[in-house]
Amino acid sequence: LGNINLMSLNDNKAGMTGLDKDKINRIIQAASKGSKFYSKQQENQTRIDGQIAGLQERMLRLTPTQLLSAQHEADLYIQNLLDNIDLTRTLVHVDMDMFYAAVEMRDNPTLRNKPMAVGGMGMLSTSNYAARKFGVRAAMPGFIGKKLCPELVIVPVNMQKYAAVSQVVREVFREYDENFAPMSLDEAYMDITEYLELHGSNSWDVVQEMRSKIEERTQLTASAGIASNTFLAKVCSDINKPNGQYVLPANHADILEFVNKLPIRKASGIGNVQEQLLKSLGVNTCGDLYLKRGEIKLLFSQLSFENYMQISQGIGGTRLEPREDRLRKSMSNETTFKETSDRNILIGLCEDLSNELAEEMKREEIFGQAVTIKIKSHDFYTKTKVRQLTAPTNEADIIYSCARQLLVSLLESA
DNA sequence: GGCCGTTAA
DNA sequence: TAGTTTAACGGCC
Repeated sequence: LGNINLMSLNDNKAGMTGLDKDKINRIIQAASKGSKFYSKQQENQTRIDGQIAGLQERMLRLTPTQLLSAQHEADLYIQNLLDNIDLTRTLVHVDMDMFYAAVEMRDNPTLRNKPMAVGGMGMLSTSNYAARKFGVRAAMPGFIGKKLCPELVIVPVNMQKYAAVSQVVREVFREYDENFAPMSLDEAYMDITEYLELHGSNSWDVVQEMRSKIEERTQLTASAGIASNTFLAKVCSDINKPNGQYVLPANHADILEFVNKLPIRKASGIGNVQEQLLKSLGVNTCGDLYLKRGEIKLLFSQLSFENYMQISQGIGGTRLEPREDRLRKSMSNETTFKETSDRNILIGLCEDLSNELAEEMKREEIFGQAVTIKIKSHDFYTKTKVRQLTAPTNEADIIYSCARQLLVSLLESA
């Protein structure tokens, strides 16, 4: 049972349906088998299997009385959600299509009809649709991509270029919502409620126009989702990718119908592990979250319960946080290097990272109250150690001396 | 408060 | 040969 989910293609991405998953997974397995990374993944999966077993055991012990009472509590919680539902806002999620790859294809026409990806042999950031047909996708090592598709062209990342394009795209976003919320270089939420009131137009046409503007100014396409909250808008932006849009009407009947058949993994925040845990309880769609509300109430934390119930009702955020409220809480800097046990090399790297970090902090005029060091060993085990500073700082030597001590103590404890 | 794990892009 | 980087947050002890 344990290895079913191990090292297989995650096809939860546009352009990845109808693939020969078995063949792709065999290639991924063959390329992974016996590696340290694979062993670590196996260990992780074993831990998850343990969690699942524990969950099953606890589920079997639930009495009908407990379940009935938990269902009642869940119903009260959901009723309260529905009483306070806000369907008055129009949220848009816009996502550039295969962003980095699209920029590279735009600038180098010889790439346009070839399977290509942006990244390196170590890791791919994104791939075009021709490559996705082979199972090559973001977050896959380049050498595995090459095994899946030997003719794959891998273009190195050019972050400055993507950042510049992103500026242009964000200017378009700003025209529709001054307070738009960027999630990354290629993706943002907008609340166009006020824009629609002001211009007396409908959301479909406005978003169509927004996407046209993006294409005119960048020669790149974007996809968009329109819905009454951010959770739904995000799911919708994926539906007609690439170069498409989808609108989910702002009424609870349509929303429920939409969400009832939506696979849980499509909900932002539910990843591999939560998907496995929920599936072991028989929860495959967001609608199932409601059917199993009693079990969920009894088996998960209050916070998870509330999150799942909101998802089951298609409820999500309706207000974007103003920029000034989105304060950064940490800043970090890490690098992967050739394996070594030479302390001097490690300490040297620690110093470089400390210096770079301090530089970035000064650029942003921010101060840190604690220093955390993280080290990953050759077998992919990660350890972290943190220490509070006596006073906030962005001085390289203070950060470095603290980081060095933490590093040494980590190395000694290992 | 410290550390680990999960998620996302 | 090769399996990232950065940020945020929840759970647990």
